[in-house]
Amino acid sequence: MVSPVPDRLKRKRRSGCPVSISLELFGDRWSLLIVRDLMVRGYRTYKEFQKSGEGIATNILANRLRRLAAAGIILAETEAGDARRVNYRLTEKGIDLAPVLFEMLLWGARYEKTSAPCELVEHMARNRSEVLAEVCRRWRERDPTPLLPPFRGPASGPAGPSGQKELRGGKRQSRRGVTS
Amino acid sequence: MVSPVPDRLKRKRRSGCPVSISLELFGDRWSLLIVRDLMVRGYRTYKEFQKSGEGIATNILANRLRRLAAAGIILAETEAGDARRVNYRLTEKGIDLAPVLFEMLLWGARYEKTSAPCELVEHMARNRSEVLAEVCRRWRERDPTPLLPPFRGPASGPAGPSGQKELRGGKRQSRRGVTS
DNA sequence: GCGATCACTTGCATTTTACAAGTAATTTAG
DNA sequence: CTAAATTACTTGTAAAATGCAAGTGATCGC
Repeated sequence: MVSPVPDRLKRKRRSGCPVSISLELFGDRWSLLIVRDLMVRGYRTYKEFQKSGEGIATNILANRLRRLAAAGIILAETEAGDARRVNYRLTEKGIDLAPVLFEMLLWGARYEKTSAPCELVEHMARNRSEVLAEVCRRWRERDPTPLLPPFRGPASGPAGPSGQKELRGGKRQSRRGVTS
Repeated sequence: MVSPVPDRLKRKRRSGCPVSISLELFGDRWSLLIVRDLMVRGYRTYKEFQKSGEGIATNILANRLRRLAAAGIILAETEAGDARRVNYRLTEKGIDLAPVLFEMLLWGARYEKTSAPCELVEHMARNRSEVLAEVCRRWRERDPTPLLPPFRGPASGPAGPSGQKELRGGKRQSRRGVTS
């Protein structure tokens, strides 16, 4: 379990702008990746976040988990039956970041070379509300089935070769996932 | 005008995930504030960004403008008629960050104390596509009328006193703004 | 010319991040 | 029971990013 939050993490706000305040809470290169892992990959534990692909340093991970918990975006609880394990999960405030993540995914896939298959991205773009509803359902029902796999394969995108025919990364989507 | 982009700004990607790639481009506490200023406040110049309210340091501002330009999110051009002034504007790639900013605004206003009037936020939430269309129109027609004022007043929000009756900050919205 | 304006750059102290290693509290294997 | 393994971190230290104050150089208005 994480230690109590030091006061220095509660800095004075720069302004009253909602965008600015949001950025103070998760405006860095790591926080939203943890939220992503919780939201669409079904990750729950420290070790899973560490092995998530982007290579976050272990002290930074601990720091970000603390900050996200302090912001009320995630919760940490010791697993019943194994006191070594801490299970993290999103709060309602956390799951409500889904639209932000969703738009970032669409933007990145549209303008940068990524490993996300074009068809998948296009399907998500066409079915925005259904995808967001499914993300929310999984959270509500604590369904840990990954909605999206880790995108590890070779990058593709607007300037690259045309979209891949298969998902990479070894994980399959559930029947109730974005391909439904 | 900004200097050419050093190679060290083009780091190797952490992963192929679109969210991760997006975060590498604008995942910090300042970049999206500049985009916000360009998008909804009609700011164009270095000095306007500096006086934007959050107090960005001048070297950081220069660095972020360089990075955003390198990422193809903004353009810099010397003003015709006054060679001192540099006018920045969003590219199409940049204006397409509008949904990301929009969702961050809604989330921040919903869960944190901000200076954004509740009625305004609720109106924006109810008229998502119209607001985004208006943002896009202003960009396309190079209409510099601010869509939203700087939110400088005392914070209000879900846990605070009920919404303000008037906009603060001295700037008024245009007739074609979000109040239409 | 001359002061003012604008868009930066530079130097330096502080903070944050990255990387490697270590530690404490369990749980599991034998 | 003890020993090894697992999990979730912390610690130390170097590198990088940030924040702050001051300075620079190219215009521009007069």
